[in-house]
Amino acid sequence: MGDDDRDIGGIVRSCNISRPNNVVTPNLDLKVSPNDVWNSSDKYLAPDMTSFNGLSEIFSLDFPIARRENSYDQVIIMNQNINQQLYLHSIQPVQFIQQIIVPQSRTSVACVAPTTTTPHEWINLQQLDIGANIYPNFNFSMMTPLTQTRTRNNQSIRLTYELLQEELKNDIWTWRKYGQKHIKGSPFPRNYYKCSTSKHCEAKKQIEKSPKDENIFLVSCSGEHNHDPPMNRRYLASCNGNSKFKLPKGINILPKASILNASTSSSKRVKDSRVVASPIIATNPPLEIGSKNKMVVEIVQNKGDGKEKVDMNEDIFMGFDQLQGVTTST
DNA sequence: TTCGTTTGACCCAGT
DNA sequence: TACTGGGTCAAACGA
Repeated sequence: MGDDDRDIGGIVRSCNISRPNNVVTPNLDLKVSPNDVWNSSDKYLAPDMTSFNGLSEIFSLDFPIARRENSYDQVIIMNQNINQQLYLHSIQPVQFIQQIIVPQSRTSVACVAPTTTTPHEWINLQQLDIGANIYPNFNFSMMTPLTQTRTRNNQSIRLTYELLQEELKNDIWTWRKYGQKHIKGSPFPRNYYKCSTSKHCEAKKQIEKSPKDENIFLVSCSGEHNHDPPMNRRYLASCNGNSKFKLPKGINILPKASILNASTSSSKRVKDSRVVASPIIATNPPLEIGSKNKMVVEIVQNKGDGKEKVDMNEDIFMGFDQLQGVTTST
């Protein structure tokens, strides 16, 4: 894309990390996980994040000669050989996302597993073929889909998820609404979205309220993004903000009767009949679907006076077990 | 001017 | 073949 706004360390991939609600800020002291299933590197990297179980199995980052820097809410793990840095830091006190700069060469990157699956299971499910520039349609993909069907033309798989309202906004992709239909048997309309980042992107998304529980949204995704996530400075800045949650724009949550009543007053447009009108855009904080917390993991490479994307030809994969020899400094 | 939303019309697969 | 309903298009409109 060549967008200047995207020079902030390149493209970022984000995934979920779940933590107990009562954990506020990463405590960088070593602790033993309550369930005691961490290995030493897990404890070292995220000592009080109990859901980081198996972290070292999920990430394989090559930091053979690394050191750790502790700050208020951040851990920096540096590979002094190839000038790589791994940042672990909280965005908000109780929210953590994990973000990885998209590598440029063919590499598999696995994101943190949801608490309901083991790291191994989750890796098998959710490995991203980043080198081939294939991105999941949306970041909910780390969840277990409610249903899996095929699209009408039978060309792609459609995964349907049940999401809470507040989880809808956690999407790194930008979407443009292209249709809305009333679905038989459901009091709520279905909204159709296409990826708006690229005209050639095939990713689509449908959002509708669950007829069983109007607090639950049924989100169906099909197709895959063939481009980088729409990250820019504005977007990243918003990630650090504490913007109040707003329902994604364009999602019409009025039940059918309400819509009909509203529309009968106008021959054409139903002006302002919508409850909400904001696009599902990346100005929202990203990537915490189904989780209460998030952690950022950034990998940047310092070359000269600027930061560049990590060249994945330089293996960033290895076990965190190899971080045993990491030294700490401030 | 650009981009996103709305919404009726149209397309098409399934029955 | 006709009907039904889900999916998509595109003009009109708004921000």
